Amino acid sequence: MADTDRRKPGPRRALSEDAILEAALALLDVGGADAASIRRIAAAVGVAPNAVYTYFPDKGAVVRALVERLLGEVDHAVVDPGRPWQERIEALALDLRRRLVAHPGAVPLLLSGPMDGPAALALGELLLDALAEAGLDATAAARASYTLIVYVLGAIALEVADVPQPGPLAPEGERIAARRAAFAAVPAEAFPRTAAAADVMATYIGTEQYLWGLRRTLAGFVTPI
Amino acid sequence: MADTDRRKPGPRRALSEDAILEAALALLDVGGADAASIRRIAAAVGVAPNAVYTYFPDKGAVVRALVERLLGEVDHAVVDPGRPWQERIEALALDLRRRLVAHPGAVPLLLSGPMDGPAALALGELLLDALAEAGLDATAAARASYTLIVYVLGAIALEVADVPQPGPLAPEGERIAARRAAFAAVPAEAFPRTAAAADVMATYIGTEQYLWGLRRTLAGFVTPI
DNA sequence: ACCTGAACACCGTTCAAGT
DNA sequence: ACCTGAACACCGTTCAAGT
Repeated sequence: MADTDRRKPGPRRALSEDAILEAALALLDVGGADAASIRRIAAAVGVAPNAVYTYFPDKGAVVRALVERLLGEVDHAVVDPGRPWQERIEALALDLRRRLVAHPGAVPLLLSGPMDGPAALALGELLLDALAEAGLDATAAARASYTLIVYVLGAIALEVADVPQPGPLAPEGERIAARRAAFAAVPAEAFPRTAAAADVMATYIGTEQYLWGLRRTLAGFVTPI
Repeated sequence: MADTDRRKPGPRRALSEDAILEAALALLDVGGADAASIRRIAAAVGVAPNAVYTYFPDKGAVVRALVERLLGEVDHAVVDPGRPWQERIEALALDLRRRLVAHPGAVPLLLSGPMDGPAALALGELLLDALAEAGLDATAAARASYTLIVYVLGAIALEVADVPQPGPLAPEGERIAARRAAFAAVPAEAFPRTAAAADVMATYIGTEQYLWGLRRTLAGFVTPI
């Protein structure tokens, strides 16, 4: 009757790069890394599967754009120029972890290709700034910044990989409790040190461990070797 | 005629867990992470797709067994008890990197689930041994060992992810040269420090950077903080 | 116990066609 | 320029059946 509703009801039919990426992220969030198929994205956005190819040349391009968007969301304002360099890096690392862990299904995609987009470069600049202030020369600052990127992304990837089922991550405390239960089964005869440290190992995927490793890594950058 | 050749010619028809894992690894090596499909594994081993389910309940189980096998191949003998703890950890980290980078298609599978098999635990014990010798108490040794696992796996994952096309990795020098060419395009106005450090960044995926980060991380473990 | 044929519900991508 | 229908060559997994 009213000619304002064009076709079928359901998801808004504003097909665009943004709508596609939003739909992809929503699918990732509920179904995990494999849930963001071209066909499901198209269905979510109310369009035939091949319509997606009007905006992206292939699935890889969708993934790359999504990764770029996630990295671009990191709040550069958490880096307060007035604070010491360690605190700035810590704030950045915590913000990145918080944002990525909120989309566990997207994390494997981050590690699936080179991170060479503008958002990644911008984060790299922030790190290089902080490390220059720490007194590192240009070469050491570059090596240190990559060491940090490796640590941060590695920790986030392992944290997410620890949870088998898709969907939002349970609170940290619950995940640690589940790990503690699992580590109770480690045979102490074969792995004595592991069995003895089981309670600490249960906390590997938590914030305390994340900061412990980060701070030790930062300390290593400014220690005579 | 001769009744020694039972059926068709082609791949030996010794179906078994081992044959399946070997076929999967071979497929991974030539076609990348997505190439090890159940159907292709079955074809390579000369069997109907669903025959694989006699040995593994699902594809995830195949992947887990393959990961366990790869981690189990790490040569514990590279850890010479007579050498200082840093050297032992370095040897282990280099051996693991060498073995995993030889199968780039398998690396994404490593990060796709928890590493809680016996081979992973055995490597963890080696780390805990070395870190205890470094003077760390049980808790610090555990935190440090996980920091190392994160660093090593993160570095290997990013190194492999840097190469888009499947198949064996080109020699390190070639990959670095390709990165150098790519970094030449970074706009110096927007990313001044990145552009200035482009030559170092080209070497991020190399052995020198791997050892730099590893040694700094180790140094951070024994620095007063 | 071990394997097969056939089927189911999926994939990504291409091509010709329609507006 | 943007979207669709139909098709192609794939997936993982299940089920009933055969030996």
